[in-house]
Amino acid sequence: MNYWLLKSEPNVFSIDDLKKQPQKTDHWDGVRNYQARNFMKEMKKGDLAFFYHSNCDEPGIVGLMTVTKEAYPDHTAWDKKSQYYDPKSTKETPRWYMVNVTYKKTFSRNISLKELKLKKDLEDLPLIRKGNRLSIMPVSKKSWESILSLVKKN
DNA sequence: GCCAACGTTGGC
DNA sequence: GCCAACGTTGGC
Repeated sequence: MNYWLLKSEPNVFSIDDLKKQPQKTDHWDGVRNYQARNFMKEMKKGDLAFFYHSNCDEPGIVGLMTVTKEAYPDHTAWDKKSQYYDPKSTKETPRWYMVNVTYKKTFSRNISLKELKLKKDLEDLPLIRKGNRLSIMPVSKKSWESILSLVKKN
């Protein structure tokens, strides 16, 4: 099993929005970055992911979700009315993909970016590196467990 | 709103 | 293939 971190702007799609979906499940669409897409293609059913709120008052990790469907073509790329429309992605050769994720839990508190940056054993987490803009990234087992231990504090 | 750090585009 | 111009992300 592998671990991931997925970013979303809460005013666009928050962890509460995911929780409200039927079966608490939704597709993670709109990824338009090759590196992020390639990571998404590596995701396996049953993998766990942190839900990260970005571009908001308190950026940070707010909860957990499970990957419930592996990468399949992102249909929003074919929708001319979508902000994610990409004429270069065709049904024959899809350029962009999405996965399905299912809500698992909301942490008792927000693990803020500030706090993650202070933690000393997360060097391998791309999120805390300066200038990082990856919206989907792998999390090592060591970092995953370290972050989970933070949740239990307070 | 600012702006650093990227990623992408397109002329050459 | 280089690289300047441009667009986007996302913390602050």
